[in-house]
Amino acid sequence: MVLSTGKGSLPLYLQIKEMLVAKISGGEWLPSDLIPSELQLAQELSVSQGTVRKAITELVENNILVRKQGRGTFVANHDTQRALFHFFHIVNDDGVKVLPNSRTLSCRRKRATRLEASRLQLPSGSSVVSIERVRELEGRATIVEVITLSADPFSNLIKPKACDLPNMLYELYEKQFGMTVHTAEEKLRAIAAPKRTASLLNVPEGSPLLEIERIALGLDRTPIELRISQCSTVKHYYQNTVF
Amino acid sequence: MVLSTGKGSLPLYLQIKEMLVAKISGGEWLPSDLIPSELQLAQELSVSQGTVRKAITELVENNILVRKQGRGTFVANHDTQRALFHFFHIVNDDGVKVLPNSRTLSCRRKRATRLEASRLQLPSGSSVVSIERVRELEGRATIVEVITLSADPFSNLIKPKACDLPNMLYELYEKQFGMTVHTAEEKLRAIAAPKRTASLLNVPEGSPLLEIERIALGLDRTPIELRISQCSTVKHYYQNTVF
DNA sequence: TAGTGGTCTAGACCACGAG
DNA sequence: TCGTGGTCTAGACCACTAA
Repeated sequence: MVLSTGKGSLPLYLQIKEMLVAKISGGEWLPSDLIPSELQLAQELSVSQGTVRKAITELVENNILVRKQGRGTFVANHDTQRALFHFFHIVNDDGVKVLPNSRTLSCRRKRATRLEASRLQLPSGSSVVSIERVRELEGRATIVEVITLSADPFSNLIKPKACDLPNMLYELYEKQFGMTVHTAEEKLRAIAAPKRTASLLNVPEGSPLLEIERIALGLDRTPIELRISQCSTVKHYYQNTVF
Repeated sequence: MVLSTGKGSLPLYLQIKEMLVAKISGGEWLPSDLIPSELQLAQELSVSQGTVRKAITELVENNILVRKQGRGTFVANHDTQRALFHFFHIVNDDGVKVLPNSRTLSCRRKRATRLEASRLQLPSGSSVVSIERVRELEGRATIVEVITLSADPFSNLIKPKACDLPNMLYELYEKQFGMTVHTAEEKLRAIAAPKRTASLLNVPEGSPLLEIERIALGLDRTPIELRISQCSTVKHYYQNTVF
C-alpha cells in the first residue's frame, strides 16, 4: 500500500482509514482480531504515530475498531451486546431493554417481491431467503418479523432445520457469512393489525401496531437484510435518542 | 479559570471542554458567536494548541461548536435547519423531509399532571404552559401535538396572542429564553386515534396513529419541554438511522 | 519489565477567508 | 497579506495489561 501525498489527494489519515476499512471488509482482519499497534502501522506506512492515531480514532468513533489501553486495538466484535443495544429499540414500560426470545415459524427460499428486490438492490424476481418469526418479550408475544435476505450469500440458511435459527441473527451473519451489519435505516408507521399478525400476537384484528421496516447495511453500505417487524406497543415502546 | 494537573484530576482537554460548555450554557457566549482562536485559548490557559484543539473537536462532534476554516470557531446556531434535520423525523413516502405548517389551537397556563411533572422533573402540581397545535405536511393535517413547558422560565409565552407562536419552537426557546435544545429522548407507540385527534386529523376514530412522547433536554441535560405528538402515518412515516 | 494506548507539547507547513 | 483552522511530525511522559 502506497499513500499519495500530492496536492489534490486526500489527507493521509483518511487514506489510512480507507485502507484499514478495506482490510476489515475484505476479510483480512476479522472481528475481535488484534490489529498492529499504532507505532507499527506508522512505521510500515512511513507516517507518524499521530497520523495513524487520527485514522484509528475516527474508526473507533464509527464503532468499527475498539481500543483497549495496554492491550492494543481490535476489530469491533458486533456481538450480542452490540446487536441488542444498538439495533434493538424496543424497551418495556420502565425503559429497560429486555432480551427477546424468538420462535421461527418458517425459513424458505422464494422469489423477491418488488419491494424486497428494491430494498435489497436486487434484480426484481431474484431468489431470496424469507424468515418469519415471533418474538416474545417478558413472556408476551410482542413482535412478528418477516426477514428477507438475498439468497446468494445466505442460501445455506435454509439447510439447517428451520427451528434452530439463533435469536440474534446479526451475530450469525457476521460469524457464518462474514457480513457485518454496521448501519440500519428504519421506517416506522402505525398500522392496523392484519389477521395473521393479530392471531400470532393475541390481539384483536385491526388494533394498532407499530410497524418497523428496517434495512441493515454492511460496512461498505451494501444492503444485507430487509426486516419488517410488527410490534404490539401495549406493554413496550420504541425508544430513540437524538443528539 | 485554573486547570488542575495532578494525578486524580481529569485530563486537561476534558477540563477545557467543561469550561467551554459552561461559557455557552451560562450565556457568556451566545449561539453563532465567534469564540477565541485555538492559539489564543491555548495561551490564556497555558496549554498547547493541540490540547485546546482536542477539546474543541469533541464539542464540534457534539454539535455544540462549528469550525470554519480561515474564519474561526463559532457557537452552533441551532436554527431551522438543525431543528428540522435533527429533531424532526417525519418524512413523506419518498423519504423527503418537508417543513410542516403549524396551527396553534391553544396556549394556556395550567397545573402539571403527574406525567408532565415527572417528565419535566418538577414538583407535582407545578404551574406549566400547555400548547396544543395541529401540523400540516404537504397540505394534509398529519400531527396533533400537545406541548408542556415549565411555567417558570416560559410564562411569557402566554402573553402574545396564541395564534402567532412560531412554527419552530426550539428556535424560539433559544432566542427568547436562552434555552438550547441539544438532545431529545423519544418514546414511540402505536395507538388508536382518540376522538379529538381523529376529528382534527380527519381520520376515523380508533384508526392507528403513531404517538411520539419526546423530552427535549438542554446542554446541561435539564428537561426543557415535553411534547406528545400523534401522527397519521398514511402518507408519511418516522425515519431513523442507527449506526 | 516491555509494549500498548492516552495525554500533551512545540513546532512545521498548508488551505482558506477576509481585508 | 495575515490570522484562522487542517494536517502532520517527533518527541515526552503516564496508565494500563500481560508475561
